[in-house]
Amino acid sequence: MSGKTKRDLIIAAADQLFYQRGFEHTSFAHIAEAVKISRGNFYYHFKSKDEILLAVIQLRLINTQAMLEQWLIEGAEPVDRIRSFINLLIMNRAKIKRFGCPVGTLTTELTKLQHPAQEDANKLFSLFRTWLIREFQQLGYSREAEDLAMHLLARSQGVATLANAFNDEKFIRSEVEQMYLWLEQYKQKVA
Amino acid sequence: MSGKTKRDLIIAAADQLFYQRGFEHTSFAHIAEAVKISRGNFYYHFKSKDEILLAVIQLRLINTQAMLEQWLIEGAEPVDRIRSFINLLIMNRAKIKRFGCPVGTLTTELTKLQHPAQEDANKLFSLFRTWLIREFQQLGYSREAEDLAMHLLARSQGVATLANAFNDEKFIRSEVEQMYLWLEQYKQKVA
DNA sequence: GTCTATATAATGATAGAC
DNA sequence: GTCTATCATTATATAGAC
Repeated sequence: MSGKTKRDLIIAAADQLFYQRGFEHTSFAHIAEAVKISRGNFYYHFKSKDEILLAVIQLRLINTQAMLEQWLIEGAEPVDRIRSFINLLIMNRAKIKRFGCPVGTLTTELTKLQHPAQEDANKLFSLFRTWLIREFQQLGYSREAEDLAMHLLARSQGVATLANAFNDEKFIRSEVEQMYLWLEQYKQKVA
Repeated sequence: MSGKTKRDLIIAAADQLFYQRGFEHTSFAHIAEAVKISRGNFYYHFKSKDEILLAVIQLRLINTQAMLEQWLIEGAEPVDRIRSFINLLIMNRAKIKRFGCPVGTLTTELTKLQHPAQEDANKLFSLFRTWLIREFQQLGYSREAEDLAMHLLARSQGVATLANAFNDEKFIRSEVEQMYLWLEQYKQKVA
């Protein structure tokens, strides 16, 4: 059934722990306990902790890419697709409340650590950004697409940060409603 | 001249380092080097690293409170005062680009660490929130004041996170302009 | 492949001389 | 008040048995 190698299991566990505890605050001991292997055995699968981080980012990139492609299939119109993005806040609201946004919190942490993997982590943001730009272009807002995409990304990030800080899930709903309304004004253009 | 005690100097150095490197990633060695004292000497001034963190938060609370009061003095109308808040993104744009928002990044980190000081750090957010609520109330939007305050806080947080991730200062300016425009629509109410 | 040591370095924290 | 050891713990990482 599941063709998951032990390496995959380690990456999956690290993925969760990096999200929940942060990268630096997660040790091999934590991951080892989650995967039920010994600490020493790690180095058969990975050369270093940084290598696990890169693998986690790679996994997230693949999963994100798949999700974005799925949204393209599901959403008939660009507005529907952009709504999928906004709705992600609702889908993940419980985890966002507890741990913030997985993309934003990781890039923020890696920035402070001046970690080399920062560039790779940023690709996660870029995936969303590029995807959103394309959708706003298809809406007919070629010139403003970049700004609109960044604006929406920033709104989501802010919502995640505050929902996490104030431990407030209702705030997510309220802001998502406003983002839907905001999106409405860009509905009518195009041919 | 400066009535700064050594304790104050330590707190000031920790304040900067916690902002630039994050709390966990900052060690006594880093602070010691900045203040030019030995590691051991710390424990004459503070019982633990957590105690330094609390002192840093306390300092930030006092400075923030003073800044908010200054804005009250400087701004003739509520709209002017709220503009002071928005303009903070411009004032601190260089540091925000490099290190993000000092309030948001600290609370996010402490959340992941499940650190007891998380509550205190949240008071920083609450200071801004309460202040903004009051200003929107004075604008005549008593019922919506809370939502508007949180909305503006979230917008700022999102802008800071993305400016940091994409290392983009121009984005701050562009979003600040939009926030000014957004504020305009709430200008006309009140008696 | 997985394990048990173990090396090595850094950290928060303590003891005691000056 | 400040210093120099020093301790205890934890972390990443390695070596080598099985």
